[in-house]
Parts: sequence; structure tokens; C-alpha cells
Amino acid sequence: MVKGTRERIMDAALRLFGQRGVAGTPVTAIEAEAGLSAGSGSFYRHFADKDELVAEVVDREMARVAKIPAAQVSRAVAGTPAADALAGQLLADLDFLRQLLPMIEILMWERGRLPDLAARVQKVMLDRGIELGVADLLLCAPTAPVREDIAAAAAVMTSAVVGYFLTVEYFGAPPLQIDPQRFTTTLARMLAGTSPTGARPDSVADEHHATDQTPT
Amino acid sequence: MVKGTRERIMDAALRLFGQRGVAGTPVTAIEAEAGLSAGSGSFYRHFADKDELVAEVVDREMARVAKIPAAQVSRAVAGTPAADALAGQLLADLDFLRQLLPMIEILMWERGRLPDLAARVQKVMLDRGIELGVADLLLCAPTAPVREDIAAAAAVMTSAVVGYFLTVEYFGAPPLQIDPQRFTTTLARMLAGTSPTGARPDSVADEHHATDQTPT
DNA sequence: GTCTATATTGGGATAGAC
DNA sequence: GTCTATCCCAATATAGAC
Repeated sequence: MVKGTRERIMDAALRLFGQRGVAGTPVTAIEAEAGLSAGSGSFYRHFADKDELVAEVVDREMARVAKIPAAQVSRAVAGTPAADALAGQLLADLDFLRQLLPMIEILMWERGRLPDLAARVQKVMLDRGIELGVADLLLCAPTAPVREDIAAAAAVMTSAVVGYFLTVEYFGAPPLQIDPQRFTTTLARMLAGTSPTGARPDSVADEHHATDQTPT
Repeated sequence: MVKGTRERIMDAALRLFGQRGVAGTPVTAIEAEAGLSAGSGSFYRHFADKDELVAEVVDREMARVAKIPAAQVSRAVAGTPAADALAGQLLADLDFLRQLLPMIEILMWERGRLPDLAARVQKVMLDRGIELGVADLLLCAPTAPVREDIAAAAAVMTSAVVGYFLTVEYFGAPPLQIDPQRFTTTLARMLAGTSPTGARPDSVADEHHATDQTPT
């Protein structure tokens, strides 16, 4: 079954919006990218105007992201030392951000024109990223500075992941050429304490947010 | 002495570019913001076209930022406890990013069209942010995970600061409502080790960023 | 439901008076 | 060196044939 034109238009738009921005993407370019004749109004047989398209694309993308199960990694690393478990979680967070990337890009271009979009993206990130992260921190054996102010530590954790991700996206290379493995490992140890030998017993990160939560 | 029209145009453009992007800012709006009659081509008596204006604005901004003295804090906090000194440095880094904000905003809008701009902004940030940060880390009594991989720790530090800053800018509020003080304090302790009692004497936040830096 | 063709608007840029 | 007026083009959107 071949995708309908409407779907192809939305796919094309998502691609182009990220690259050139909504305002920078003429309808004619979307038509071309979707395999329609550029300049023909064929687009308008499927959407009333560009704003409607933007809204639909955003909605579809948010729905898709909301369905991404959040718990894969945390569950999988049950039984590993705290820092390693957390490092795995952080790698998964980077991956989650990569999946959010089209939305983030649209948000960057349109945050002035679509103020509510920021709130929606933030909500998804909060739900998936930060709360889970805090749970992990509480279950780990956190380092002293973390224990002193867990919320602040969670903010540091999230900020670091977001900053690393955006640096890669915007500058094309990670800060100081540190690859994701090294980055997440170091960050995790700063949060959960160094796991020197792999000694950490167990029962740390076992039981939580195990349930896969594919909804409805 | 009143600013010349050329300067006022550049000021207006910098303001508008950040808010609405370069492509989203018509020349007519720049004229209006600069106190000229919108729609009159008066703009073109000062710049060949919009691209030239963008280039000039970027150049002026980069020159301004390059002049911002970087060392205030690091120098001033000599002798203070490692974590407190570092926290001060991180606060200053946040402030430095705030001063870079117009450039960052332009970069976000134009990174596709002005690929070299990304490299220039990155260079400024590297020069001012990361290298100093690494120096501080080496001089501190770093925590174990930091000592293990200083470069990775510096990447974490920078990413966290950048991520925190951008979160505030894009979402209007810091992650988990953690204010800059709490954020930098926690991050600093994760890097430099906790400074337990707060017994630390004096001379902490006195002497730094004193020098007014009005150039030329 | 896609095409060709076209009306329309908004914004970049120029001409020439003052 | 700023104005009014205008040109021009790119992009939105529509009309109507097929």
C-alpha cells in the first residue's frame, strides 16, 4: 500500500521545515519534494494553507513521540552498577532527543509564531526525560552533591544532555570531540558516583519503570 | 553625539533578527525600527542589500564579544575554595552566553545559510568558555570522575551550562525551576567536590568583575 | 486529484524629487 | 540622506481543464 499524497506532503514538509524553517520553505518546494509538480496548486487539494499543514505536522509528530516507550534502557540495565545504569539511561535520553529533533527544529524556527508549541515540547521532555532521570537518581547511590539537592542535580543532568545534543546538532561536532559514550559515562559517574570495579551489588536499578507502556 | 543612521539600522536589525529571524524581518520593518519611513528605500543609502547588513551586524557583534574580558572571575577568586570559585566561574559563563545571545539567535535562524557563522561562534565559545573551564578544573581539587577524564568533564560542564542557558531562553524558565545559583553551585560541586561547611572565610565574591570594561 | 495558467500580495530594490 | 513612487520577483492561493 503506497502512502497517500497527504502523507507524502507531511513527510516532505517535516524534512524541509527542519532544514530551512517553515517560513523558508515555500509551498512549491514542498510540492516538489512530495513528488508533485512544483507551482501547481495541488498542495491545496490537501491542506487549506501552509498554517494548517504546520499544525497537522506538529500534531502528528507529537503523537508519534508520545508513543515512544521510555523504559527500554532502564529495564534492560537492571542489575548493573548505578553509574552504568544511569549512563545507559543518558544514552537513551540522547536518542530520545534525536527522535524529537524535527519538533525541536520546528520549535526553534517557530517559537515566536507558535508559542504553545514550546509548552508541548517541554511537556514531552519533562514527562520522558526529567522525571525518569530523577527516579533513577533516587534509586542510585548518588554522589554527595547530588544527595544534597536532588532537583538541582536533575537539572544539571538534563541540561548537560540537552546542551550536548544541541551542540552536536548546531556545530556538527560534540564539545571537545567527546563522543557520546565518554560523555554519558562521565556525567553518570558525577551523578551516581564512580563505579570503579563494577562492584556495586544489585537491587539498585532493578525494579523500576519496568512496564512497557504502549498506550491504548 | 547622536548615533548615525547606519548605527541605528544595525541596532534595530540586531534586535529584530533575534526576535523574528533574518528572513522574517523585512527591510521595511528595519527602517521603521530605525526611525526611518517604512517602505522608503532609505535603508539602501547605507547598505547595498540585506545580506550586507547581516554580515556587518555579525561582524560588529563578534568584535564586541571578542572584547569581553574573560578572566575577571578566574583571577579574582584565587584563594577561594575550589567549588565556590568554579561556581562563580559558571555564573560568569552564563552571563557570557547572555551577551552572546544575539549571535546565538542569528545562528539558530541562519545556520543553514551562513555555515561559517557557526564556526565563528563556536570559536568564541571555545576560547572563552571551555579553555578557561579546563584550566579551572585542573587547578581545583576535582572529584574522582573528573580526574579520570578531564576533557570529558569539561564537555559535561560546558554542555550543562549551554543546555541550562538555552532551556531558559527557549522555554522561558529553567529546568525544574532551579535558579542559576542553585544550578551552578550543584554543578560546581559535582566537578570540584563538595565544599562542606561553608566555613569559607571571605574574599569570595568581593573583588571580581569590578573593572568596568568600556572599550576604546 | 493533478495539471496549466493566472490573479494577488508582500517584500526587495531602484529612480528621481527635494 | 530621506522622502514618494514605482518596478520586479517570489510565493500564496485560486480557476478551470483534464
